Amino acid sequence: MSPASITQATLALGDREGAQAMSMRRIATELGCDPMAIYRHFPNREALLDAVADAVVEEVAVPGGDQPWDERIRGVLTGMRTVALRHPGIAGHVASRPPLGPRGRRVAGVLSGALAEAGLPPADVVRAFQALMAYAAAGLRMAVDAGERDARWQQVSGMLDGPGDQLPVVGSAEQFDYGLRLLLNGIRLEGERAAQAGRVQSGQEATSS
Amino acid sequence: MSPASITQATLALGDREGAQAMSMRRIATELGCDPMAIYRHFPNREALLDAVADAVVEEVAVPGGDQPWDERIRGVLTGMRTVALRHPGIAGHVASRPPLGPRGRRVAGVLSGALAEAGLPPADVVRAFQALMAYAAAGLRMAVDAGERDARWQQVSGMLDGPGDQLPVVGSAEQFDYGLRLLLNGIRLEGERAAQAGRVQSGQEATSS
DNA sequence: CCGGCTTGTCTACGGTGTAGACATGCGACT
DNA sequence: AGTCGCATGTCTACACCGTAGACAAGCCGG
Repeated sequence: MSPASITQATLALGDREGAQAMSMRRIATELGCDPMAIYRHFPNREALLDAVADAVVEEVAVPGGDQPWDERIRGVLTGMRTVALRHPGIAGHVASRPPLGPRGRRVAGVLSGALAEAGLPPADVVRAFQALMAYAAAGLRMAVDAGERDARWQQVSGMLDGPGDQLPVVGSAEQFDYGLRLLLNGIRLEGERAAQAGRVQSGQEATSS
Repeated sequence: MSPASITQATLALGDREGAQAMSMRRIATELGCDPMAIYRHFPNREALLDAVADAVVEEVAVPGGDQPWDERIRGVLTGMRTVALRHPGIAGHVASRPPLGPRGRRVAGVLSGALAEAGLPPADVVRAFQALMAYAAAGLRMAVDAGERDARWQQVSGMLDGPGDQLPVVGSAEQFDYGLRLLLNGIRLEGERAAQAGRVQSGQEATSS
């Protein structure tokens, strides 16, 4: 009866019976112990769910540093998405939590490195990082809620004027990739602009307006 | 005792005492009636919260059609953000719900029109629309959780290599605007690309690769 | 041997959403 | 005018929830 085993059992339970099954009482019956026993290893339910989310993030395969920066970003984000969707019961929690577990900061490192390589100044690295995480979390949440709420998003999509009725499923990977491409294009442009400004400042060339 | 009055009371309660105060029992005491009376006007709690979210969205001021498309998008999204943050107790619910109330589809219309004007083909309009909504929702959620969870995001931000320690507050408007700029730049680029492709297809000019 | 500390157990409290039976009043139809 | 139906509000009850606090069993160093 260790933190790890509790985390594991919670993850299994969530995978099997959905997010809302991960209550202290249900987890305890899954473990075959008293609900209060869990509080000897975790201060509260939130902490336990943090640990479960981090355990899921651990499965993410981080792309190697040989790939270009945009591919690295795409890789790690779709990796997070894939892994999270492998555990639909937990994905909502993964999405709603900052990646600050020991495993989470691995992906944070990859993202921040790639953004720096894209040419963003350090302050913008943090901003873009948060924007990417926000988008990934929201996309994940959309995909998770798809089952229950997708009908409603379909409703609002069909409401837009175009023919886009049944074309794009809401939380789909295709949808996610499209938004990610928008962000990456925006980041690339921002990076090039910063590089140009740097060049101007250092006097190599000067292009007006 | 109408749906409207219940919605109003719920909103007031949420504004005054936070999101988690909006339980059926608390709402009932706010109204001075029995909890079960509410179920005569709403099928369940979720439906009531939908109505509250829509009531909030109603306050959004949609920008006029005279502005350029990117300004319109920026306007309606920051409008949603501003209005939602005016009701911090409800903002989380607004963020987590598709805008399909009667008021919500107003903003959906503005967004879809602006995206079409940006040059996106209809299928991409729906995709970009969802990407924008996802980002807005995530940004909103970050801002809402700021109080409770901001310390943790600060933690992960300070963990990135740069000097970006206390520079950008997490759910801040500045942070939100930055990510929105990334998306808008991406959309602009996509629109120009589509326009160029259209021109090529119609035979006006042909630029290879 | 014994005191303390870790770990698990038990009970209990105050909360939750809502199903189902009951009361009440108003409007329409015979 | 009488009566029926229906909409609305009330009450009780159920099955949960997270967790505070007191208690028991075992291990371990002094």
